[in-house]
Amino acid sequence: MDLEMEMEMMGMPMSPAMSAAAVASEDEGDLRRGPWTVEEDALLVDYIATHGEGRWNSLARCAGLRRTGKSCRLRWLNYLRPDVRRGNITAEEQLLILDLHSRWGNRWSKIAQYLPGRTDNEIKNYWRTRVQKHAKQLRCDVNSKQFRDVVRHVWMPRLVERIQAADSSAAAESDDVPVAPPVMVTRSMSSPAGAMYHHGQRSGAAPAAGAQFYHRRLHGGAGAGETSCSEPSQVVTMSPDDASSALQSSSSHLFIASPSSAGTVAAASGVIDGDVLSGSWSELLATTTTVTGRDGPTAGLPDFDELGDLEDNLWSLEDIWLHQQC
DNA sequence: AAGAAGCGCAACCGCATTAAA
DNA sequence: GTTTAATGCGGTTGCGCTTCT
Repeated sequence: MDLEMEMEMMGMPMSPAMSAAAVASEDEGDLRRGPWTVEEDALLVDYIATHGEGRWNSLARCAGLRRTGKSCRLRWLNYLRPDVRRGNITAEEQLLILDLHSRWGNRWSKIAQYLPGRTDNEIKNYWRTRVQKHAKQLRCDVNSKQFRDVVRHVWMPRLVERIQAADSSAAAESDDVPVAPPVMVTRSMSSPAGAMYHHGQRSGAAPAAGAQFYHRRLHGGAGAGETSCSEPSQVVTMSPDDASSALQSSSSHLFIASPSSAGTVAAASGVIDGDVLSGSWSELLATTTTVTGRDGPTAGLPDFDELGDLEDNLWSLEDIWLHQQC
């Protein structure tokens, strides 16, 4: 049956844009492929706004789209969804991705659940383009122990330093209200509802509404207070007062009371503009800053044997925070 | 200025799982 | 219990843009 007739019979008159898209698609065969047009996006958004998502195959037909249901779903989830966040992956997000990937491997959709607004596709692309690029630069396999060590003992600590430095400089810029140095808090989570995000005094790094949203989840969201060693960490930067109250609500926090001394990092945005990694993996590991083991601060690499079962749980944010704590 | 190479991202493909008939 | 369709997920590809030579 003709699409236009079918839609009219269903009580859904076609808009001019819909008709144009339908006509254009007819010239190209039964199903369109490739990049989506503005008209197709509008059709999909309008239809979902009216009828909701789901039942993608029938949705594609009824919306007047000559696309497969899978294609419509993908377009909506990865691009058109209103809460999708695009653009730079923040340092906090990078840290969380590295942490979660060490636990779950290429479980992109699961990892994405802990980064609200980020899609599994975006995280997957980030991993393939950025992380694997670093592995290539270091001339080692992304799954090798050498690279995992670099990530754990160099990359992640440097991200932590950048986050802390960004918070420090942001706090210094705010001269209206005296602000105590931020502290870093990690908390084990048992559900995506407790997803990590940064909350602090700095501005511009994330949408304000988003920060408030995550803050709500931190203090009162589902899963708060539940602990599990296999669950990812929550990284939050907050004032000592907030951290204190948060600590009272849960016993599963790890604190770093003093910001990192790595004050040379000027960027206050939390977004990593340049590489934190350069040189060979052995050079990087050799330049690792002082770390703290059970016997106190030591220069160079930590005692890997003290870090638990590296095969089952390569490393975690808790480890990083603990080793940053000097 | 032009071509090559590299990079980032959107989209597709194939398989596995789940739900419905 | 079986079959079929729909959905979800991870891997891969292709295109456009930028940078390099």
